[in-house]
Amino acid sequence: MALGKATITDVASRAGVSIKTVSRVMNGEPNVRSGTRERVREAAAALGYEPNPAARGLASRRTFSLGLLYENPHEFSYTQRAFEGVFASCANAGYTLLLLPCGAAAPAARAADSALHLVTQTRVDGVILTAPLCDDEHVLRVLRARETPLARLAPGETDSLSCTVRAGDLEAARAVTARLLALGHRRIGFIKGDPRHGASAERFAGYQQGVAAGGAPLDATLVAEGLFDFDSGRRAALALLKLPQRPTAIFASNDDMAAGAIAAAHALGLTVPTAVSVAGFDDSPIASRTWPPLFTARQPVLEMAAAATDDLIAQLRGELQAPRHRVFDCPLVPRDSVAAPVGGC
Amino acid sequence: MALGKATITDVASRAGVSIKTVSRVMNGEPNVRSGTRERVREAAAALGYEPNPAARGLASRRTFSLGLLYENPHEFSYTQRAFEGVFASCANAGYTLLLLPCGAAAPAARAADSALHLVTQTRVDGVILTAPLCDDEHVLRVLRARETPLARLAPGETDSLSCTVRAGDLEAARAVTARLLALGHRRIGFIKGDPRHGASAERFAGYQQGVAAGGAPLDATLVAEGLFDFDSGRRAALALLKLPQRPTAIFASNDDMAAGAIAAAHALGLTVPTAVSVAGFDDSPIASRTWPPLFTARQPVLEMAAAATDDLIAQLRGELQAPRHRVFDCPLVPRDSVAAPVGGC
DNA sequence: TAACGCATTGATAACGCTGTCATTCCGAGA
DNA sequence: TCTCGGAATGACAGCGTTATCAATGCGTTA
Repeated sequence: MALGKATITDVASRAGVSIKTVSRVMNGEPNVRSGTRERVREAAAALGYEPNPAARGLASRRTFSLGLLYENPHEFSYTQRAFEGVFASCANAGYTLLLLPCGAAAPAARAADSALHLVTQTRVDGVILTAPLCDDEHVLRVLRARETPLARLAPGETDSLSCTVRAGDLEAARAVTARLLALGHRRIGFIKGDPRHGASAERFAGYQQGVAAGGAPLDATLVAEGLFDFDSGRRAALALLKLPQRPTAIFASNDDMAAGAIAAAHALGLTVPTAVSVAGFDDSPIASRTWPPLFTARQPVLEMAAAATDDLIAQLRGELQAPRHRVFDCPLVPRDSVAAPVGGC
Repeated sequence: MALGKATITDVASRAGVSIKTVSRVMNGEPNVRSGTRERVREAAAALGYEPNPAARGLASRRTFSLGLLYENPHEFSYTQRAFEGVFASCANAGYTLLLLPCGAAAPAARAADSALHLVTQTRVDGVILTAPLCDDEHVLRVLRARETPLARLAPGETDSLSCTVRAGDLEAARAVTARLLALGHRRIGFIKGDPRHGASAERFAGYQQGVAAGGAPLDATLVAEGLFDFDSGRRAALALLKLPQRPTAIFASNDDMAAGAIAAAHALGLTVPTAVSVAGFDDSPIASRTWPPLFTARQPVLEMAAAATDDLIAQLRGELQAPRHRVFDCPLVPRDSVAAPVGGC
C-alpha cells in the first residue's frame, strides 16, 4: 500500500467529493464540513496520498522551500565536508540539494520516517545516505520499497543494489598501528568507534592486524569502547591510562576521541607525546588544533561525498550499468602527538 | 530586464519557433539545427528566461534534486548549528531547505551570482542570509531586485526591509572584558574578527567599552587583527605574547582564534591560564576541547537561526506587519582558560 | 411560504513545461 | 524529375495541483 502513487483525483473519488474539496482539506482551508473533512482525511490516509509538490508549486506559484545562503567557513567538520562534496557535484550536474537531518538519539523508526518523508513529501530523484544511516535496515527498507536510487557513503557492507563509496579504513588503521610499532611501542591502546558505523569494525580490524603483524601481543584489556565523540574518547582514554600497566600509545578510531584522549592525558598529568602517544583518524579540523597536533590518517571525505553524488547522478541518468563501488585511500598525516616511547626501541 | 518572468512561450515567439524547440534547446537535446539553436539561445538570454522547475518537474516526473540524509553529529560547528536551527523551523512549517554555499575566497560578484542562481533557478520562496553575506551589497542588491523575502542572521546593520536576528555581541564582549578586569588583569590583548562580519566591530566595541569602564588604559598595541580562523588567531596571539610588555590575558573574538591563542601560548612555553588567560566567544565545540577548556560567551546560534527562519516564514505568510529585529543574549561560560594573573589583585 | 444570505461544494480553467506522434524539410539516389 | 528516409520541427495532450467563480444547500427572516 501507500506507494505514493495516489493523486488528488483518487482521493476525491474515494471520499466522494471533488478534488477541490480534497485540496481544501489538505491545505487546512476553512469552510469544509467536519464530516467531509474527516472522510477526506481517511481516504487520503488509506491511499497514502501525498500532494505532489511540483504540481502544487506550479499551480500556486510558491515552492514551499527556503534557501540558505552561507559562506564556506575556513575549515569543515566531517559532516560539513560531506555536505560540500555533495553540493559541489549537485551544482555541477544542475541538481539541487535538500538536507534531511535525522535525530541521533531517536529510535531507528524515526530515521526511517524521516527518510520516507524525504522521498514522499519532497519527491527527490535520489538519496545519499551517510553513516550510520546507510546501514540502517529500516531506512533501507523504506527507500527500497519506493525504488529510490541510492548512494551510500561509508557503509559497512556493499551490496549489489546501490552505489557505495568508502575509505580504506582497514589498511589505514593497519598503517597507523604499524607506525606506532615501528617507533617502538608494544602496548598500544585502542578506542573503538560507534558500532553502528561500518568503519568502526574496519578500523578495529586494521588495528588488530597491525598488532599481529608487528609481532606484539594482542591484549584485550587495551581495547576500550567509544562512540566517536570527544567525551567517550576522554573517558575511554582515562580508563586505559589508569591501567596498572598503561599503554605507551593510544590509537583512537577518530580525531574527536583522540582529542578526548589528549585531554585525559592532560588531566592525569601525562605529557603527550612524551608519556603517551596519541593517534587519531579522519584529519578533521580538530586534529590540527589540539596540543600537540594529532597524528592521524586523512579521510578524503569531501572527495568521497562528491564521488558518491556523481555515481548517484550517473545512475539516475542511466549511465551506469551496475552499481559502482569505490574505495578511497587514507594517507597518514604525521604530527607531533606521536613519538617513540620513553626508553624507546 | 530579466526578472525571470519570461516563459517558454515568450522565448518561442521571440525566436520564431515552437515551444517544443525551445524545450529541446534548453535541455540540450539533439536534432536542432545549429542556427535555430543559436536563435533560441539569444531569445532566452535576451528575455532572461529560466525554466520553471516546478513545471519541468510536473511534466517530466523528475525533480532534479537529491536528498542528503544524515544523522546529527554529537556536536555542531557554528555553521552547522545554524543549519540545524534553520532546518528545524523549516520542518515545522512544512518547508524544504535548499543549501547554497558561496566560495569564501571568490570575489563578491561570485556570491551575488550564487544568490541570483538560487532565486532564479530554484525559485525558493525566501532566503536566509548568514554573515558575512547578509551584509554583502551585491548579494542584497540582486535579491532585492527580485523582491525575494529575506531574513538576515548576524548582520552588521539592521534595515527596514528584512527581518534580522543577531546576538548581543557588544554587551557580551563587555561582560567578558569586565570579568577579566575583575580578576585583576590590566593588560588585556584583543584579537579582532573578520572585518566583513558585523559582529567583529560590535565585539571590539564591547572590549573597548569594558576596558574603559574598568578604568584600565586603552592600549592600541594590544589589539591585533584576525579573521575568525584558528591560524590567524595563533599568529595574532604569537605577536601579542612576544610584546615587550605582554598582556596577561587575551580575548579573542571567537573560539577558533582563542584555540589558536592557546596553541601560541603552548608554543612559547606559556601555561594557560597561569602565565596568560585566554577567552573566546561563541561556545563552539572546540571551546570545550582545548586544554584548558575555553572561557567563552555562548552564542545561541541554533536558536537564532530558527528565529530568523520563523520570521522569514511568518513574512511569507503575511503574518508580519513590519520586519522583525531580534537580539539574543550571550551568557558567559566560565571555564578554566581564565584565571587571576600571577601576583593578581 | 418565499426570499435572502452565508456556509459548503464543485466544474473548469489555468500553471509552464515535457512526451508523443505527426508533419515538414531536404539531400541522395533512381 | 520523382521517391525515399532521416533530420528537424511543431501540434497538442497531459502532468497534479490551485484559483476562480458559479452552483447548491440550508437555516433565518419577513
